[in-house]
Amino acid sequence: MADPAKRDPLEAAAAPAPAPGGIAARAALAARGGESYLDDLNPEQKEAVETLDGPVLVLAGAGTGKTRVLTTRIAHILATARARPAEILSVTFTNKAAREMKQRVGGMVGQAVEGMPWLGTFHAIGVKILRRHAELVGLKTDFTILDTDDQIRLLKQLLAAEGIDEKRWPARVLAGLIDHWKNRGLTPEQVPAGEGAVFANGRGKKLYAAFQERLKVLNAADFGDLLLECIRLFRENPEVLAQYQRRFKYILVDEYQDTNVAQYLWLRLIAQRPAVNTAVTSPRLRGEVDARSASGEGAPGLIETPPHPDPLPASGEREREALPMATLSPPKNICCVGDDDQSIYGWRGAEVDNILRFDHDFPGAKVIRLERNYRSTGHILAAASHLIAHNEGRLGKTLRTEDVPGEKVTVTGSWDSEEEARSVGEEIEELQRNGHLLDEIAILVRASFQMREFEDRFVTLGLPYRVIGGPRFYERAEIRDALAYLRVIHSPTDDLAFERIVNVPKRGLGDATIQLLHDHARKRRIPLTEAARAIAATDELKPKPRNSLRMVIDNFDRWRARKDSLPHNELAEIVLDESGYTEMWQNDKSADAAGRLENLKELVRSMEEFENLAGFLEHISLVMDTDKAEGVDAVNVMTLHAAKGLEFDTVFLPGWEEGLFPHQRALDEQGRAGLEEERRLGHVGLTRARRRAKIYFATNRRTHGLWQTNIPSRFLDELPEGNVEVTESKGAFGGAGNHGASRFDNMTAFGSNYSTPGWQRAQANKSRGGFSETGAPRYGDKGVGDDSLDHVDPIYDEDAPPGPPAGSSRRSAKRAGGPLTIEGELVAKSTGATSDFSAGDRVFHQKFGNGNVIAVDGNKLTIAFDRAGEKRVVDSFVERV
DNA sequence: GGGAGGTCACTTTTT
DNA sequence: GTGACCTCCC
Repeated sequence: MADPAKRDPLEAAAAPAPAPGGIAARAALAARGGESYLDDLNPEQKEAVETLDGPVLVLAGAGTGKTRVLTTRIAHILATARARPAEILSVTFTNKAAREMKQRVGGMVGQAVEGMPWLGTFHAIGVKILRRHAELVGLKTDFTILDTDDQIRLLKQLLAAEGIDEKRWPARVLAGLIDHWKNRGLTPEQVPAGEGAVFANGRGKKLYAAFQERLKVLNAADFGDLLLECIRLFRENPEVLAQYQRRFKYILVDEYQDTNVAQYLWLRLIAQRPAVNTAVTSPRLRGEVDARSASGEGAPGLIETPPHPDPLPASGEREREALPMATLSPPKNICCVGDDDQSIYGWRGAEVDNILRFDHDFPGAKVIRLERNYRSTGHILAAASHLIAHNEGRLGKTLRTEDVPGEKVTVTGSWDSEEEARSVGEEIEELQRNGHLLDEIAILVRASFQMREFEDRFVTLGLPYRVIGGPRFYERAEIRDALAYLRVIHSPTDDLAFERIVNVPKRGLGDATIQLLHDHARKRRIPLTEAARAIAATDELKPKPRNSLRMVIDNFDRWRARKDSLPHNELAEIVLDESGYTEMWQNDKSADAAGRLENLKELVRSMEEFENLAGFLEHISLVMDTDKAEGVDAVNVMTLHAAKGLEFDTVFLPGWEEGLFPHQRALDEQGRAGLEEERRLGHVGLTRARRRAKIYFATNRRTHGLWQTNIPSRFLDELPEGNVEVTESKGAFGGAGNHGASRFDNMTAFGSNYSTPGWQRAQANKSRGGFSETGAPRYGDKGVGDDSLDHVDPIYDEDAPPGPPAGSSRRSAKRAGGPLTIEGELVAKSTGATSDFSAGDRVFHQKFGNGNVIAVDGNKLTIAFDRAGEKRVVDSFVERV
């Protein structure tokens, strides 16, 4: 895309936008057919769109049309010709949000917009700015962006160089610390001494400094740097900053409650009016900056101490921090949209405080509340509002709806997590029978390990589902390897990439050889590829590794020579072939090898969409997600975090137990703040639902391989009585309901077994009071004193707590035939039962359609379905074609 | 240098 | 229970 910014670096001379409200503007408006896009807005939304001057904070509750306001606001700015697309800075957190906004603005304004060059994620915009002024922060324009993987590998090297035991002080912990500091806008010098000392006996700070130095040598930046270095750039080069301050006439920020300190500082710098309308720095600004750095810890010229690294800094400090904004100039046209009640990323550095004190930072800010909810029915909204009302630190909004009351929110207790999954499965099947789309159903869990139980259940039922989130495409090892090859071709100085693949596939270049290369490279201050070239020309290596190395170098030379004459996707194909990488996976006999090859193909395919290799690499380092085309109607399974911004007709919320939700760790580590964030998470979960919200809790759950008894979540007691209905678990067999299949179904054939470890553990727990202290009998807890203990199903769960016997999932195992043993594990894993299918078979599945068996594990098959992707399915559910 | 077995941890996750 | 990662031994 053409970068308009490049055309007019000091765009002050660009054609002025027509005066607001002037004749030209009105004419432009009339030409576009009036302000019809404003017609469908409610008064608050309209106000949020039309209040264009000065700072505006839009507090947009869940489902109140937040994205709509943002996009309409942009459309309005453009339609009234107050600014051109390139003069609007619009930041989001995720690529998805950016894409969506771009699309919607495009849809509204049509061809009039030649794209919005400054609409994107904080990081994408950060890189764009940084690349233009890279040399001012010690980088070159083509610096590489390191992902977490590279970052950790680099830190490992540093730790090794420092002689620090990586076992005791893991690189990933250090990576976490550094990330955290960067999120707070702290350069190494600014890290408070005490904090810098926590790692490796006081060496944390020093390691951070060393890491930054190393990054510069490698001409690389990690994600945090994309913002931090940008801030440094602005601080140290006021004329550069002024250029952007002048450029952006309007600033819009999405999800403001999720901004961290670094993002806040970045925004605040850009949102100030340029000190003077020339490239010369205003003495006033200078003075201000110097005074501030002198008052902080940093030396002049360094980034100032961030205003609020602590959750709740003293109010005096806050006001001091708010001063520059007020004293320097009237605040700019910045519009932040967010919802303090949906702030759920505190753990990764988000500062709810940013939104809570918006009007301190931007004096004279107009605060507009969007409280009319267009999504959920009355009961759901009431439940969500009532829950969140228990939080103290909030700005306060009262959501209202004009929708019908609808169904009450249900709360269902189940004996264990398996019954929970069974129960949810049954409800879903019932909804499906009544014509409910599976796409419109979501299961929102607190922690990803909860997903497994549901997946297992759905596989058994043959219920299509998709997991949202999870390991992403570009994070897979094979994709990273392939990218590393391309990175080395693109920039021969990319040491980390080179190191990653120099011995992948195995070429006999082990640690010893790599170490030699490293030493050589460090001594001469040259990149690894060059060191390799030099070493290969000497006899320092034994013939075998030397030849291998020679071969690698020759390969890269050859590929690089063809780089410009060949379409980059063809080049990629050649590289993967000639390097032996494809072959490596072809020879790999593990079950997922085929999938990896498929992923590589997909990677090559996706390259087509980019103009060149550089463009592609830039894209993937920033956009780590792929939009998987959906298409099959399927239940959505994801974490509560991943659900933010989405909505579904029916939402299942399992696992509302103390310890899991609210999560124990959140409570331990963050105390009250942690509890409030968990509660916001609950609020987010409930407000995802349009028509039905169904909460579950299980008395027993297996965590870390051990069964644990939990009490229902305190959040259940915080729901309003009148909007909630307590129901009986549909997945239960026996108990008060006693519906459906008999609990004795599976009994007689196998008898009970009192000698299994699970039984004995249960007894032990019982006598210790473990299982019996389950609390909240009103939710249908069947209790342990129940005679059903006698009927413990010994087949599946040697470790299961005593409880109602198995449901249909167990029967399906029985159907599989083969030697059933009483060792639960055997049946669960089905290692004993052998399937008469084998890899390569073409099969048909009722729900998933046709596919090929890739692997067989007992009676469970891994099948690559033509349309539904890879699934694990019990063999009795498929037939040969 | 590479496979096999032992040890460790384990909430959430974007860029 | 499980997977990732590291170490040990061939």
